[in-house]
Amino acid sequence: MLNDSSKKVKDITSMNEDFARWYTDVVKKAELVDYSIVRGCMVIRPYGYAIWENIQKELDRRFKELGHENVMMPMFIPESLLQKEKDHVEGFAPEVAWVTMGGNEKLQERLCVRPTSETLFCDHYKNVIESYRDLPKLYNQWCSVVRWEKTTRPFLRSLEFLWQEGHTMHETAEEALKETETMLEVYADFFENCLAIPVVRGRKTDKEKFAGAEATYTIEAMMHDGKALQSGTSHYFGDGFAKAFDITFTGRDNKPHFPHQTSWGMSTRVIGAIIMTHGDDNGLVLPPRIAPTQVIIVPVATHKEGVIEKAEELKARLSKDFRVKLDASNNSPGWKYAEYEMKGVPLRLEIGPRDIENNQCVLALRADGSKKIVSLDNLEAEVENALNEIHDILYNKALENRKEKTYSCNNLEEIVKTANEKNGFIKALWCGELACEEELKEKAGITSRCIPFGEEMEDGVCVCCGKKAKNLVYWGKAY
RNA sequence: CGAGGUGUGGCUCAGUUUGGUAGAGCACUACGUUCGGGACGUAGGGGCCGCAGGUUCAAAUCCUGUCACCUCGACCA
Repeated sequence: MLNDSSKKVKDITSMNEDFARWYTDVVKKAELVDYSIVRGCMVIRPYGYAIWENIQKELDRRFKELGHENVMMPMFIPESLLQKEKDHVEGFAPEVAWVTMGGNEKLQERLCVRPTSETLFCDHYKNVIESYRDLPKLYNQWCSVVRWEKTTRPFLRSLEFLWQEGHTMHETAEEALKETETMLEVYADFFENCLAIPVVRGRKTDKEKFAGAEATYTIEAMMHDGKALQSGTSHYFGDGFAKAFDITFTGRDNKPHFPHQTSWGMSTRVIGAIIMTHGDDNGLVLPPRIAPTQVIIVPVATHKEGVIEKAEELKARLSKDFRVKLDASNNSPGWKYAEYEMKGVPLRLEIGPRDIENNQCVLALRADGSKKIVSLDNLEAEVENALNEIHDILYNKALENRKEKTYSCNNLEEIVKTANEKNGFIKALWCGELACEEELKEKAGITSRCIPFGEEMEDGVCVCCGKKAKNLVYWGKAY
């Protein structure tokens, strides 16, 4: 096996030098987005959108397998509707965009451009839910939403972004809670098995939970620089919205009941997670299962007889099972190597006169820069294996990074020192009081990421106030 | 919202101090030669110097205003 992963792509700032700059360089150079004429909004270019389409395809399939149906709600919410649930409107009001004019006429009631659609779904559910026989309602919509953020970054935080939002109604609290957990696990599984990004599953503290929710579950991923990215959330609402919107159904006991509700969402932010988890100094590194192009075929010495033909033949063969592209342009092989590395294509197939003579080709893995020579006889199997290997390499690298940057702290002094010196997850016990969360934010600059599921908590005291601890919490700096 | 910075071909920038015919590299187009880690030659195309006023014989350059974007902070699912 050959290895020349040290080669550098020009024009990308090194990660260690300036991570934020590196991120912007990658996003631009890999042609994922263009800045738009509207402040804080982005043009998602074909290559970036193709990644989103693959993400959609994978998630949508999983949703539908669990019985969810896609719908489309309006993009406008009348002010009176938004205001029906108190916590909800308080959480979102500071960052909504308002439509006040229709043509030349001032509107009687201003309309907000949806920042999320709980209120619209509730208003609709009120009309279509009458009996327990109408439940559960398992709806999802793919759309864009608008949140008037002050600071924006491509994919991570923009004024308008694409996402999906699932909204479900259930007969019982248990059923709704189960749905909340199920969908969190769908997200977690998608991250780990499709995106090769390990996540911590857990529950948000009251301070960090969704406006109007009883409980918010989250998956938290760690980026290469040690910062956390909240990557998908699943909320349990109980019957709070149902009461506010007066949604009732006739139960099996022939009496009126309030249904129990959930919502869950994942956005184009996951593309930011992919970039910052797997990317390196040569640019983007895409996990094979969502890469728009999984295999790039680079013919060498295209002027020599038979090379292009052979490359075309391999493309036709592989296209049956994989997403394959052939670059037969006049650019030099070296240029092409660098180009597709920058764009994160997982696997490069080199084919030249020497290979053709020996009935072989070269496979180069973007994930670790390794190269291997394989026979053309069982190429399909070789490619399949290589793509799976790449997935595992990426997942394990990300997991290693997370392990390396996860710390444990037992007292205030320790946690402040760790947070000041390092980026990463800090595991520490917490008493459950808001005051301690706020103190840690102020003194250490960290927020609670989640109370993890499935991790044993030993008896101990709150890292901040020293009183008896209630929960183990992952803390960190977040995007 | 606070502090700092930047606006000149598609991109990165020089030119502004000291006003005097708008430049470079990359990218792009055509043709030819090349091809196992960002090839080369020849010939081309492309700019109301962010916008609006002002000073001047003359403004990318000086003055006033304004807009946009970037970085950091504050805010923030």
